[in-house]
Amino acid sequence: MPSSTFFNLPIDKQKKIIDAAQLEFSNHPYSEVSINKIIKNAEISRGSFYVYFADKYDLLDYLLSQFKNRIKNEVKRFSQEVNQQFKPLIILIHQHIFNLFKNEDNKKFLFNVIGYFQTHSEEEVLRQKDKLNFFNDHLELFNLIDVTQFKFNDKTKINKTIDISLAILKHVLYLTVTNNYNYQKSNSLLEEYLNILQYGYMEEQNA
Amino acid sequence: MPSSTFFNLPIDKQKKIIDAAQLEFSNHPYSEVSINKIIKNAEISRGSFYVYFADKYDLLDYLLSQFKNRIKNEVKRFSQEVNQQFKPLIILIHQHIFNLFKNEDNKKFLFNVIGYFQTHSEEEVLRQKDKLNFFNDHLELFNLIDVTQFKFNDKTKINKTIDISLAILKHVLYLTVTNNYNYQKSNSLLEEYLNILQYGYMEEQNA
DNA sequence: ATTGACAATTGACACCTTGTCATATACAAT
DNA sequence: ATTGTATATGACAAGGTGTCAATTGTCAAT
Repeated sequence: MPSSTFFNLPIDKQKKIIDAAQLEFSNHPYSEVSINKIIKNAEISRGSFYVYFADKYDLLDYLLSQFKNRIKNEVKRFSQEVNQQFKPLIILIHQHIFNLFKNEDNKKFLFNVIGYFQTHSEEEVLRQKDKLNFFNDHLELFNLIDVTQFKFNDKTKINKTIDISLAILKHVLYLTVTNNYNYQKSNSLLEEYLNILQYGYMEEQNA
Repeated sequence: MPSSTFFNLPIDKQKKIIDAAQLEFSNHPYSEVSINKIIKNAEISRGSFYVYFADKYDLLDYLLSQFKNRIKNEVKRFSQEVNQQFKPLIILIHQHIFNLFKNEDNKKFLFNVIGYFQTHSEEEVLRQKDKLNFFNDHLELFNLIDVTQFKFNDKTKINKTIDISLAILKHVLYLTVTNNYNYQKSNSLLEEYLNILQYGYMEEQNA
């Protein structure tokens, strides 16, 4: 979390810093993001930066939290659009994220959201817990869907189904990015995955 | 890939370097891994390091590839143990990885394998493509399972089912690590997820 | 207007990084 | 012994981070 000093800053100045940070994070992997470059672009001093943010990680955390909130609000709208239907909601979320990819700046930044393997110590993982749970904990889809469409009405089971769907979404986004799929390809891939989840891969035993 | 110079080194010296690297990667996030510490522990000069490896990333890549090969071979054994049955194989892989977690050194290092969100530029993602696909491309489970247990016999559909299962496995491992679950908890979680995937979340329409 | 108290800003500083390269060394083959 | 080739070295340039004593800005109270 940025310090209160940061939030006391005039909005223009805040924005200038965030823009500079977003630019830098868009063009460099985390380990190569240079605070020097950011403060140069934002025209603030080294000392000020460290009053506003604890470190580079704190800054990234803030950027991501802004992004999360934006998506979360949009997902609320979507759930109404599709009458709380589960699969269509996931597909709409996918479409929305895909559209964000069209903006070059977002595209680069969005690699955060897709996420992939990286080396970290245990402390680092725990520190990042909040960030990691982005898809799973922060979207809170359970309250946005009609639960009667599931064949079980156990809340934990429904939540697990949501977890799997979001894991699938993440996987599809990852494939899309690395193979540069277009929307049609990406979407049909997602639907194929979701179809398998919907009816399972094995015949139910009616003994 | 390390240079041929590295592979020409006496095995003892290679091992000393790899051990020092593994230690460092186990105790620090990628961005904080210090080559200085590694060469100090391995008792080689700065110059030598850069003859052996292109950079820090090249080193990590090599460490991971070794790890991958180890798991891959073990998975082959497992598939025989469980008569090529799909779900039991996934559960056995999970058990195996969980056991690796008991070794403190492996535990820390294994965070690579679980993977999570991190900021990277597009170039970086492409560079890491090989590393990223670890679970999905490198285990090549299709050839290790009995395909008659699926209700469809379309190869791409079976492969997608495998993808989903591995995404679930990854998710469970992530939850296990961040919440410090014991094996029983972790395993039952995995089975619950896999059960949903097995029979789906919706009743099949027999119109 | 001036004061005083507190908030915000600054940049030099100490201490760390990485990747390079000219030089030194080892050692095998002639 | 000499030559050639592979390997090893560490000082160096260039750049990074986080800190802190000193400075400047702001604004309410006098």
